[in-house]
Amino acid sequence: MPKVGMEPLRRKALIDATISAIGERGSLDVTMSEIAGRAGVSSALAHHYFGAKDELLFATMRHILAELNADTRRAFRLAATPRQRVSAVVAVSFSDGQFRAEIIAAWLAFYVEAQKSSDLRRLLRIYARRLNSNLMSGLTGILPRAEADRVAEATAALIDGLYIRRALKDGVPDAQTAIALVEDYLETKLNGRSLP
Amino acid sequence: MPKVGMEPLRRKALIDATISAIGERGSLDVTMSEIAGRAGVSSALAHHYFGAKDELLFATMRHILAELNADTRRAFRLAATPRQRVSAVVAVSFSDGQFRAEIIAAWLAFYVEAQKSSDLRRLLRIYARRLNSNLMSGLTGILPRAEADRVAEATAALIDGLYIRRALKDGVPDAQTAIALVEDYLETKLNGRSLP
DNA sequence: TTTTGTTGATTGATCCGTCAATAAAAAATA
DNA sequence: TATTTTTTATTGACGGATCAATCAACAAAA
Repeated sequence: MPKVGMEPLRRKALIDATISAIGERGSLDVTMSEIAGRAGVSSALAHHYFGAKDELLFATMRHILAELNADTRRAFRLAATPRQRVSAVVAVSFSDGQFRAEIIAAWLAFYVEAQKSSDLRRLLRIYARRLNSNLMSGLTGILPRAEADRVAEATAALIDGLYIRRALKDGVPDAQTAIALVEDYLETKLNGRSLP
Repeated sequence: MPKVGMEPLRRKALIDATISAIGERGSLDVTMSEIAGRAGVSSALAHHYFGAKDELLFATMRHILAELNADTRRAFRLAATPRQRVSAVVAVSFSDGQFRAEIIAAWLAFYVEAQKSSDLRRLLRIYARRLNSNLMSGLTGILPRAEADRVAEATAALIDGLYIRRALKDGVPDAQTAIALVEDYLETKLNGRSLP
């Protein structure tokens, strides 16, 4: 029962299905049939819209990155001071939309896949650069350039590290604790220097 | 030309080959043939000594963990003060033996695989606990319990994060810079409290 | 009747794990 | 010592399973 205008709906459904499949399996070793099944279509249709599996995976990562970026932009609109911009980046990283098992598993899996695929590697570098630039957009208003650079680097590493450790989900930090950890670091580094 | 006493040599060669194969491919998607070929034997022999592929991978991760542990013990012997113990953990994490492309790729890949395999997950948790305990063995001599806990958590996350970011090898920190970053963090947190 | 949506069936490739066969060293036996 | 037997080391070839990707065919809207 084909209705016209299905394409965007199917693409969305397939990308969502990919994220949830990756989340459940914990890796990119998910079959096209598995993904298609979750989206309620045949694997042939997934190939029809996305071509090869790589392209579906790539589109999925791009989608995750786009969501993260959208969330960050939104949070920036409420940030009045440089200090608040920094906190906004941290808050978004550990927000309900981002710091979820599915998304964390996807990040991790895509990091690994990026070793093979140069396209994916390029995409993840965009993320790394963007995270850095978002942090710097606040930090440069508080610290001298060189110090801001180091703090941005460390903050980014902290965020990534907390993501990874969350993936092993032992007694590892929940979002609240993670935010507190990063903020504590920032507080000691920015102490007394925040602008009003 | 079979000579007796090959088993330990072959096991070692196969594990080394596994590490280098993972390092090159950047993931655990390496075939038994590929690994065996690098070790100079047939894939049948790899199966003969390790049974299934999982077991070879597991043995490989265990080997990496064991080396890390041995390096740490060695470094601890030279650490006289609690503060030096903490620095020793950091130094080992970014030492030439550990902070190599191969090993980093393996860590990353095994983190992902741990989502599927509960055996592997258990192994990585041992690492997480051991890292924590190694850090705490120094920190508890400097900070009150609760604070030491937080600093240990953050330091561990920093280390893991720097590993991941290294995997993307952009302009990302080399060992020296990484150590400086972590030590800088520790310095600000332990400032003035280090025991002689 | 052309375009859009959809799928079942199939192909081809990859790869794990097994097995029978071979060969040399070591141990047991004569 | 000479021989047979057992153990250890090793591989080529094969079975069987899994999957990505393709294609021909069908159905409904435009």
